[in-house]
Amino acid sequence: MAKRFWLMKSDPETYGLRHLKKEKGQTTYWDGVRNYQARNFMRDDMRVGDGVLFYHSQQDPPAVVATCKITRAGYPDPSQFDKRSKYFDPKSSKESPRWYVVDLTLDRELARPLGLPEIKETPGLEDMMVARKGSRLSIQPVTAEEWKIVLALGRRKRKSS
DNA sequence: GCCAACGTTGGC
DNA sequence: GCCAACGTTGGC
Repeated sequence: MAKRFWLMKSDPETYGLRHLKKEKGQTTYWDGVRNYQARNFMRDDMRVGDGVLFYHSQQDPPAVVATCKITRAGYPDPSQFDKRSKYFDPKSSKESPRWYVVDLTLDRELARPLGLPEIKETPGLEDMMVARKGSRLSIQPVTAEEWKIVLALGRRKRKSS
């Protein structure tokens, strides 16, 4: 299957690039997703080697800050079974887990954050889901074309005027 | 901090 | 199965 591309959102105060950089092997599992559409992407569609745009929400401006790679495909989210976790789900069971995670490894930090306003005004990126009003989905598919444009923009510092 | 968008829950 | 109430996300 062809390599796919994704965008994954996180509030940098809760879990941001600075956290990911400190992880062993700069790898983490993406726990806590409790939305079925996002769950389905992780469980059914994401494959090892897929590219991920790491996006910081809840900051000004929100921005893509790094690229990552999927290093393990979907498996049950351990936090759903942990009574002490805020992600504990009493309705889930090990026999039929409700929530899934993938493993994510940092690929490279962008030379500069690519902010949401710039995404919205860049030709070729205006149809990205993240650019649309009211788009709350925390995992979104990205096209190969969009991926290329984002990387080209994030690869170098913005020209100063 | 506000609030629009939108997903989920639960009574009927 | 409808839909009002409610809770959360996330840009601004």
